[in-house]
Amino acid sequence: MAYETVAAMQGESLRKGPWHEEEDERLITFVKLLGSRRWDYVARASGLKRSGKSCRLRWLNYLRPNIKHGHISAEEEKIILQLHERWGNKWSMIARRLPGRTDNEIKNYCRTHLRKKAVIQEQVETFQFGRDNGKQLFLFQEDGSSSQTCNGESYKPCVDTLDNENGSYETVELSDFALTSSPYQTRLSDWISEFPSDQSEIKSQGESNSTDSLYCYPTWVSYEENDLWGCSGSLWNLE
DNA sequence: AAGTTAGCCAACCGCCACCGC
DNA sequence: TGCGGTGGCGGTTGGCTAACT
Repeated sequence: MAYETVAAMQGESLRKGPWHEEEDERLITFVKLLGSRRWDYVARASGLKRSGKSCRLRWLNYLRPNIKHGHISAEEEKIILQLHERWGNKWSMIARRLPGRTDNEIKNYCRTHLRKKAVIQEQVETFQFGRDNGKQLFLFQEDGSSSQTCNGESYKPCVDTLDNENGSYETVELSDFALTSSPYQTRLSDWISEFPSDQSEIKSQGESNSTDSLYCYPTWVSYEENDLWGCSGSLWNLE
Protein backbone atom coordinates (compact mmCIF):
# COMPACT_ATOMS: atom_id res chain seq x y z
CA MET A 1 0.00 0.00 0.00
CA ALA A 2 1.31 3.43 -0.85
CA TYR A 3 2.89 5.35 1.99
CA GLU A 4 0.61 8.28 1.30
CA THR A 5 -2.39 6.00 1.75
CA VAL A 6 -1.00 4.53 4.94
CA ALA A 7 -0.31 7.95 6.34
CA ALA A 8 -3.79 9.12 5.45
CA MET A 9 -5.36 6.08 7.12
CA GLN A 10 -3.35 6.70 10.24
CA GLY A 11 -4.44 10.29 10.28
CA GLU A 12 -0.83 11.28 9.85
CA SER A 13 -0.49 14.25 7.58
CA LEU A 14 2.52 14.52 5.32
CA ARG A 15 4.53 17.67 5.54
CA LYS A 16 4.65 19.93 2.50
CA GLY A 17 6.46 23.06 1.59
CA PRO A 18 10.06 24.12 2.09
CA TRP A 19 12.50 21.72 3.71
CA HIS A 20 14.16 22.56 7.00
CA GLU A 21 17.84 22.07 7.65
CA GLU A 22 17.17 19.24 10.09
CA GLU A 23 15.07 17.45 7.50
CA ASP A 24 17.85 17.79 4.95
CA GLU A 25 20.41 16.39 7.37
CA ARG A 26 18.17 13.51 8.25
CA LEU A 27 17.46 12.74 4.61
CA ILE A 28 21.16 12.79 3.74
CA THR A 29 21.88 10.43 6.61
CA PHE A 30 19.25 7.94 5.55
CA VAL A 31 20.07 8.08 1.87
CA LYS A 32 23.67 7.29 2.74
CA LEU A 33 22.40 4.45 4.85
CA LEU A 34 19.74 3.03 2.55
CA GLY A 35 20.66 4.24 -0.89
CA SER A 36 18.77 6.40 -3.29
CA ARG A 37 16.39 3.95 -4.89
CA ARG A 38 13.68 2.94 -2.45
CA TRP A 39 12.29 6.34 -1.65
CA ASP A 40 9.20 5.14 0.11
CA TYR A 41 11.44 3.11 2.38
CA VAL A 42 13.78 6.06 2.96
CA ALA A 43 10.81 8.27 3.79
CA ARG A 44 9.41 5.80 6.30
CA ALA A 45 12.69 4.78 7.88
CA SER A 46 13.86 8.35 8.33
CA GLY A 47 10.71 9.35 10.15
CA LEU A 48 10.38 12.37 7.94
CA LYS A 49 6.76 13.19 7.41
CA ARG A 50 7.40 13.48 3.72
CA SER A 51 6.36 11.35 0.80
CA GLY A 52 8.92 9.22 -0.95
CA LYS A 53 8.45 11.38 -3.97
CA SER A 54 9.18 14.49 -2.00
CA CYS A 55 12.34 12.95 -0.55
CA ARG A 56 13.49 11.87 -3.98
CA LEU A 57 12.91 15.33 -5.42
CA ARG A 58 14.74 17.03 -2.58
CA TRP A 59 17.68 14.71 -2.93
CA LEU A 60 17.94 14.93 -6.71
CA ASN A 61 17.44 18.66 -6.97
CA TYR A 62 19.30 19.88 -3.94
CA LEU A 63 21.09 17.46 -1.68
CA ARG A 64 22.93 14.99 -3.86
CA PRO A 65 26.68 15.41 -4.19
CA ASN A 66 28.36 17.33 -7.02
CA ILE A 67 25.28 19.34 -7.71
CA LYS A 68 25.85 22.79 -9.16
CA HIS A 69 23.72 25.73 -8.18
CA GLY A 70 23.57 29.20 -9.53
CA HIS A 71 24.57 30.91 -12.72
CA ILE A 72 24.34 28.92 -15.93
CA SER A 73 27.46 29.52 -17.98
CA ALA A 74 27.49 30.59 -21.62
CA GLU A 75 28.62 27.13 -22.63
CA GLU A 76 25.80 25.55 -20.71
CA GLU A 77 23.31 28.00 -22.19
CA LYS A 78 24.26 27.04 -25.70
CA ILE A 79 24.19 23.35 -24.99
CA ILE A 80 20.80 23.61 -23.34
CA LEU A 81 19.35 25.54 -26.23
CA GLN A 82 20.79 23.22 -28.83
CA LEU A 83 19.65 20.08 -27.05
CA HIS A 84 16.23 21.61 -26.57
CA GLU A 85 16.04 22.31 -30.29
CA ARG A 86 16.90 18.70 -30.90
CA TRP A 87 14.92 16.91 -28.23
CA GLY A 88 12.24 19.35 -27.16
CA ASN A 89 11.14 19.33 -23.52
CA LYS A 90 13.17 16.28 -22.57
CA TRP A 91 14.57 17.98 -19.50
CA SER A 92 15.97 14.90 -17.88
CA MET A 93 17.81 13.93 -21.07
CA ILE A 94 19.21 17.41 -21.39
CA ALA A 95 20.19 17.43 -17.73
CA ARG A 96 22.18 14.23 -18.20
CA ARG A 97 24.40 16.09 -20.65
CA LEU A 98 25.12 18.78 -18.09
CA PRO A 99 26.84 17.32 -15.06
CA GLY A 100 25.64 18.80 -11.82
CA ARG A 101 22.56 20.38 -13.31
CA THR A 102 19.09 19.11 -12.56
CA ASP A 103 16.20 18.69 -14.93
CA ASN A 104 14.25 21.06 -12.74
CA GLU A 105 16.88 23.74 -13.02
CA ILE A 106 17.10 23.38 -16.78
CA LYS A 107 13.35 23.35 -17.12
CA ASN A 108 13.07 26.53 -15.08
CA TYR A 109 15.87 28.13 -17.03
CA CYS A 110 14.32 27.27 -20.37
CA ARG A 111 10.88 28.41 -19.37
CA THR A 112 12.22 31.79 -18.44
CA HIS A 113 14.64 32.26 -21.31
CA LEU A 114 12.75 30.58 -24.11
CA ARG A 115 9.72 32.63 -23.27
CA LYS A 116 11.87 35.71 -23.40
CA LYS A 117 13.27 34.62 -26.74
CA ALA A 118 9.78 33.98 -28.10
CA VAL A 119 8.68 37.44 -27.03
CA ILE A 120 11.65 38.99 -28.75
CA GLN A 121 11.02 36.99 -31.90
CA GLU A 122 7.40 38.07 -31.91
CA GLN A 123 8.45 41.65 -31.49
CA VAL A 124 10.94 41.41 -34.32
CA GLU A 125 8.34 39.91 -36.62
CA THR A 126 5.86 42.61 -35.69
CA PHE A 127 8.43 45.23 -36.45
CA GLN A 128 9.37 43.76 -39.78
CA PHE A 129 5.76 43.78 -40.86
CA GLY A 130 5.37 47.39 -39.95
CA ARG A 131 4.08 49.35 -37.04
CA ASP A 132 1.54 47.87 -34.77
CA ASN A 133 -1.52 50.02 -35.44
CA GLY A 134 0.56 53.09 -35.10
CA LYS A 135 1.67 52.26 -31.58
CA GLN A 136 5.13 53.24 -30.46
CA LEU A 137 7.52 50.44 -31.16
CA PHE A 138 10.01 49.06 -28.72
CA LEU A 139 13.13 49.00 -30.82
CA PHE A 140 15.98 51.33 -30.18
CA GLN A 141 19.00 51.86 -32.31
CA GLU A 142 22.33 51.76 -30.56
CA ASP A 143 23.97 55.07 -30.94
CA GLY A 144 26.75 56.96 -29.25
CA SER A 145 24.67 60.09 -29.03
CA SER A 146 21.73 58.33 -27.54
CA SER A 147 19.05 59.98 -25.53
CA GLN A 148 18.25 57.10 -23.23
CA THR A 149 20.44 55.52 -20.67
CA CYS A 150 19.85 52.25 -18.97
CA ASN A 151 22.26 50.61 -16.55
CA GLY A 152 25.14 52.43 -18.08
CA GLU A 153 24.18 51.46 -21.61
CA SER A 154 22.67 54.15 -23.78
CA TYR A 155 20.13 54.01 -26.53
CA LYS A 156 17.96 56.26 -28.58
CA PRO A 157 14.61 55.50 -30.15
CA CYS A 158 15.00 54.16 -33.66
CA VAL A 159 14.09 56.49 -36.45
CA ASP A 160 10.71 56.04 -37.97
CA THR A 161 11.17 53.70 -40.87
CA LEU A 162 7.93 54.70 -42.54
CA ASP A 163 8.66 56.46 -45.75
CA ASN A 164 6.10 59.23 -45.67
CA GLU A 165 6.58 59.99 -49.33
CA ASN A 166 5.26 56.71 -50.64
CA GLY A 167 3.90 55.09 -47.49
CA SER A 168 6.16 52.08 -47.72
CA TYR A 169 8.44 50.56 -45.09
CA GLU A 170 12.11 50.07 -45.22
CA THR A 171 13.29 46.60 -44.47
CA VAL A 172 14.83 46.44 -41.07
CA GLU A 173 17.22 43.67 -40.19
CA LEU A 174 17.69 42.37 -36.69
CA SER A 175 21.37 43.07 -36.93
CA ASP A 176 20.62 46.75 -37.37
CA PHE A 177 19.11 47.05 -33.95
CA ALA A 178 19.43 46.10 -30.39
CA LEU A 179 16.23 45.04 -28.74
CA THR A 180 15.89 47.05 -25.65
CA SER A 181 12.79 46.37 -23.76
CA SER A 182 15.50 45.92 -21.17
CA PRO A 183 19.28 45.88 -21.23
CA TYR A 184 19.12 42.22 -20.42
CA GLN A 185 17.11 41.54 -23.54
CA THR A 186 19.68 43.40 -25.55
CA ARG A 187 22.30 40.99 -24.39
CA LEU A 188 19.97 38.08 -24.99
CA SER A 189 19.27 39.17 -28.52
CA ASP A 190 22.98 39.47 -29.12
CA TRP A 191 23.39 36.00 -27.85
CA ILE A 192 20.57 34.67 -30.04
CA SER A 193 22.02 36.32 -33.10
CA GLU A 194 25.33 34.61 -32.45
CA PHE A 195 23.69 31.27 -32.26
CA PRO A 196 24.41 28.84 -35.12
CA SER A 197 21.39 28.63 -37.34
CA ASP A 198 21.96 25.16 -38.61
CA GLN A 199 23.64 21.94 -37.65
CA SER A 200 26.37 22.17 -40.27
CA GLU A 201 27.71 25.16 -38.41
CA ILE A 202 27.45 23.29 -35.17
CA LYS A 203 29.29 20.38 -36.67
CA SER A 204 32.09 22.49 -37.98
CA GLN A 205 32.46 24.13 -34.60
CA GLY A 206 32.43 20.79 -32.89
CA GLU A 207 35.17 19.54 -35.17
CA SER A 208 37.19 22.64 -34.77
CA ASN A 209 40.22 22.45 -32.58
CA SER A 210 40.28 26.15 -32.15
CA THR A 211 41.17 26.98 -28.60
CA ASP A 212 39.19 30.20 -28.63
CA SER A 213 36.00 28.40 -29.45
CA LEU A 214 33.38 28.37 -26.75
CA TYR A 215 32.14 25.04 -27.93
CA CYS A 216 33.46 22.02 -26.18
CA TYR A 217 30.65 19.61 -26.83
CA PRO A 218 30.72 16.82 -29.34
CA THR A 219 29.00 16.80 -32.72
CA TRP A 220 25.61 15.23 -32.94
CA VAL A 221 25.50 14.57 -36.61
CA SER A 222 24.97 10.85 -37.25
CA TYR A 223 24.50 9.98 -33.60
CA GLU A 224 21.41 8.12 -32.58
CA GLU A 225 18.95 9.31 -29.98
CA ASN A 226 20.09 7.06 -27.20
CA ASP A 227 23.68 6.91 -28.14
CA LEU A 228 26.15 8.33 -25.72
CA TRP A 229 28.25 11.01 -27.17
CA GLY A 230 31.97 10.75 -27.15
CA CYS A 231 32.28 13.49 -24.63
CA SER A 232 35.73 14.86 -24.20
CA GLY A 233 35.10 18.53 -23.66
CA SER A 234 35.83 20.25 -20.41
CA LEU A 235 32.18 20.41 -19.51
CA TRP A 236 32.01 16.69 -19.03
CA ASN A 237 35.14 16.55 -17.03
CA LEU A 238 33.90 18.76 -14.29
CA GLU A 239 34.36 17.47 -10.80
C1' DA B 1 9.40 55.22 0.59
C1' DA B 2 5.74 52.46 -0.82
C1' DG B 3 3.36 49.85 -4.14
C1' DT B 4 3.59 47.07 -8.27
C1' DT B 5 5.59 44.01 -11.54
C1' DA B 6 8.67 40.58 -13.27
C1' DG B 7 11.90 36.99 -12.67
C1' DC B 8 13.57 33.11 -10.39
C1' DC B 9 13.37 28.83 -8.15
C1' DA B 10 11.80 25.16 -5.01
C1' DA B 11 8.30 22.17 -4.57
C1' DC B 12 3.97 19.96 -5.74
C1' DC B 13 0.81 17.56 -8.96
C1' DG B 14 -0.66 14.34 -12.32
C1' DC B 15 0.40 11.10 -15.69
C1' DC B 16 2.81 7.20 -17.34
C1' DA B 17 5.93 3.24 -17.54
C1' DC B 18 7.96 -0.39 -15.25
C1' DC B 19 8.14 -4.12 -12.02
C1' DG B 20 6.79 -7.67 -8.89
C1' DC B 21 3.18 -10.40 -7.16
C1' DT C 1 -2.49 -11.33 -17.38
C1' DG C 2 -4.17 -7.91 -14.46
C1' DC C 3 -3.36 -4.99 -10.64
C1' DG C 4 -1.15 -2.21 -7.24
C1' DG C 5 3.04 0.09 -5.84
C1' DT C 6 6.75 2.89 -7.03
C1' DG C 7 9.84 5.89 -9.49
C1' DG C 8 10.58 9.11 -13.22
C1' DC C 9 9.27 12.91 -15.80
C1' DG C 10 7.15 17.20 -17.52
C1' DG C 11 3.90 20.79 -16.32
C1' DT C 12 2.40 24.02 -13.03
C1' DT C 13 2.13 26.81 -8.93
C1' DG C 14 3.32 29.77 -5.18
C1' DG C 15 6.51 32.38 -2.51
C1' DC C 16 10.42 35.25 -2.29
C1' DT C 17 13.14 39.01 -4.01
C1' DA C 18 14.95 42.40 -7.05
C1' DA C 19 13.78 45.90 -10.23
C1' DC C 20 10.91 49.35 -11.57
C1' DT C 21 7.45 53.21 -11.18
